[in-house]
Amino acid sequence: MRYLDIAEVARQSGVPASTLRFYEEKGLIASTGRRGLRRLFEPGVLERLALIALGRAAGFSLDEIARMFASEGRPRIDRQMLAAKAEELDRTIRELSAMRDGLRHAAACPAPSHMECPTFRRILRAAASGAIGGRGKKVPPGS
Amino acid sequence: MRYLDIAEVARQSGVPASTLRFYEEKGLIASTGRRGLRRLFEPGVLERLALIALGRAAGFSLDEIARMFASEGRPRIDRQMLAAKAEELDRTIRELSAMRDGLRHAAACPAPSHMECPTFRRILRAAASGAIGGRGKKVPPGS
DNA sequence: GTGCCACTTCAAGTCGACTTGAGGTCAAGA
DNA sequence: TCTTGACCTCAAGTCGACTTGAAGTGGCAC
Repeated sequence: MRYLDIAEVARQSGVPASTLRFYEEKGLIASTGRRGLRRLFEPGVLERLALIALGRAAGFSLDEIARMFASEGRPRIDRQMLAAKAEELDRTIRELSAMRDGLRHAAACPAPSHMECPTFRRILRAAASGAIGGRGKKVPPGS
Repeated sequence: MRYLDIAEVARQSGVPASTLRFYEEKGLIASTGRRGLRRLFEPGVLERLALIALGRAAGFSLDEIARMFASEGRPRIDRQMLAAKAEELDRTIRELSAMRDGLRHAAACPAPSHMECPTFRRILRAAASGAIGGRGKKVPPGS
């Protein structure tokens, strides 16, 4: 069984068939040929999909990922880009840590109202001043 | 100057007027009255906006935030909800930290191709198995 | 040979958080 | 008084990453 059909790829990768078609349309993956109408994929597409999942998890957009794959066959991943993304993640992590600590405090704070808690007011000021960036929403569960 | 007009609120909070109207429509903030057509806001709206910014930064959706404000005037912030969100953040932080370390390694890795680097392949497997959740996109800069 | 149904295409819809645009109103300064 | 332009409303558009739906096709088990 050299080639995989879309259902098999979906099964092995956990990526829905609709998404696989979408990815192909976007140039993120390629089907090798067709059996009739049906796409056939080489097993290597699974590694490609893992790479895409990794990129997404690291915060890259599909377009950025497509650009990494762009030049040639082997993913040309720019080390500088990786380092930059690591930096960005690090900043995010620091913000989130502060937020987590603030939330923990607020959850445990004995002040009758949060508004009377100095710690809460401090985080509040940080949020108001934009010191803390938003994070957008998570990818829906199961994706 | 007891009341603030929308431009003043925008200036002091950094939140665009269009967003303030949007928030009012969603019930997140309220204008006290009108001078002609124009909304007038009490200064307290600024604290409200800070609270909203905080909630957003912590990862709450506008609807969730609205629900916290819902019951009465004083924000009724459920301590359990805060603790839960803190937990969630903590999970995210751990994932992001792993990802950051992985990216750092990949950026510095001497292997000719990332595919030949065991560390890279390990993260890749983690991403493929869905052990690492996506993060959605950041709120656009300046928001 | 034939029927089923997994696959196909293409367009449109979804979700959240806003922004933008068209067309209208009106408070205030000249 | 007149003009200006900041404000108003309401509908529609945007963005990214997909999903959904309708209508069609054809591989394969029987």
